[in-house]
Amino acid sequence: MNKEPASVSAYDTAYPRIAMTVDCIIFSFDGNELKVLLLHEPDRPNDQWSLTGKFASDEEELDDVACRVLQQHTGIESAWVEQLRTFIHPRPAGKVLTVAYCALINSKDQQLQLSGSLLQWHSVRELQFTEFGHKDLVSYCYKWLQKRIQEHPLGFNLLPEKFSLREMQNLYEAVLETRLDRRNFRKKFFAMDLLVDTGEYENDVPHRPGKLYTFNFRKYEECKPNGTGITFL
Amino acid sequence: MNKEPASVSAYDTAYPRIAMTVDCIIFSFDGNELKVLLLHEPDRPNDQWSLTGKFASDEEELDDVACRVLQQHTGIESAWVEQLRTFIHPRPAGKVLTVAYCALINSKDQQLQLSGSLLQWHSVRELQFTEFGHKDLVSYCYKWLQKRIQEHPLGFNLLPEKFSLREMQNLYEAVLETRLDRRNFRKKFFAMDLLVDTGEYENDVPHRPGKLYTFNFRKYEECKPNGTGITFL
DNA sequence: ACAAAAGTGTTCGTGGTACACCCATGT
DNA sequence: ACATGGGTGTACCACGAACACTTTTGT
Repeated sequence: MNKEPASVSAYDTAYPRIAMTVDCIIFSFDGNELKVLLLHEPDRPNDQWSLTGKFASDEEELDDVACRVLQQHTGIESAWVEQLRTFIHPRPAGKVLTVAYCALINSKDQQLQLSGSLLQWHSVRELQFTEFGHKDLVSYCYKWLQKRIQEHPLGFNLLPEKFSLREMQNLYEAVLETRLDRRNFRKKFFAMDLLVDTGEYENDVPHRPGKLYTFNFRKYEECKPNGTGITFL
Repeated sequence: MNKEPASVSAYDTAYPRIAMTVDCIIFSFDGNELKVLLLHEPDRPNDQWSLTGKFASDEEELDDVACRVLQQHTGIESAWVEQLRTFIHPRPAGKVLTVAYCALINSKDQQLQLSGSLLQWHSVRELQFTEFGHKDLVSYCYKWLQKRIQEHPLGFNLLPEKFSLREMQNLYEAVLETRLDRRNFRKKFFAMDLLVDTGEYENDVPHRPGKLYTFNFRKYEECKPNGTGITFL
């Protein structure tokens, strides 16, 4: 934070002013695959997909802008949202500073608000083989999420309020692109002691129904910080 | 990324333009304590310390701006620098978007360039008990560093090119504010197999000199990514 | 009856933690 | 000789990984 000019009027002109967008990389899980929400502008060429986002001023907190982007496109009022990274992005009309956010929602409880543009869920796996403008950013965010979801129980944000352990495991297997042992997975989650047994069971399943759990957000908030032993990757 | 106006001239006025700074939280280690570099403007009240930083345009990569901030204040041409977080910061002359960076340098090899303003190293421990403008940001960055340094061997960036294991352990103990077992610490670092024995020894020490090592940056770059097992904090 | 997934314990190996003695150097 | 930190190995414990059978429900 360097010297500032003496007067406000000088300030207006002394420093460059730039345009800024807040973009959201919105993930959801359909039971099989991790999906990311992309939009297609009607006046653009086909198969040109971009992220949801909006231009912003300095009058609003960045987190609030990100929530508003999410709200406008999905109708969701509150969700897990976290700032990812900021970078300068060349655009047709000039360079823009973009603050990227990652959002996790559960798509089942919500309806997309289409709002003129075409919104569509895309498989994250498939996007690896597609070229599009924000491919690198989505990949970056996906890797970040893979790491983050192993350090914090974020998976709950991608599931309905009540979920079975099978759904949870499918989610982790999809996000981490691996297979996990069912017994060890259960053991781990029960040991965390953040699951609340609702007493209810799945229905609509063509086999023995599993128990439904909810996530104890309050308890999680209380017992976050630890971390003593040095452990490199 | 929403619709853009049809013409570039419309673009100039259609979206708000804001001022941006890139600020660096610069850490070093003096052998005992973790320090952070703060500057004091001559025309400000006493004991008003702020971070190093500069206003920036959209013409330069953010990482490059951060490096230039570092270079201007410390004379260091290349160092470990990582983007931390972006936020909107109220200033006397209006709101400013600030992109915060964390930098790690070893102060022994370098001389500070004082450049008119007063630059001074401050103990991170002591700052916990001081009120100043960027206190929260420094605390945030410090916590972030504590976590980051346990996942990646970043400590090397705070030490001279050749260092003893004692120096390294002092560093980790200072950053993590804890005591570590010497034998286990050595075992861990040797197991990583990223230390290169230089064959040289400390001098200037009033006791048996320790071996000096260098860090194998190349090997580290090659073997970064792993991470399979789910492990919450 | 059959298919499909739910639910449940034990063993083994790895890796972290705790701990004490002799060695090399400078004063 | 003495003080100071350098250098080394072993035993215990916790946690993650591997692994198979019985139970419940729907068709």
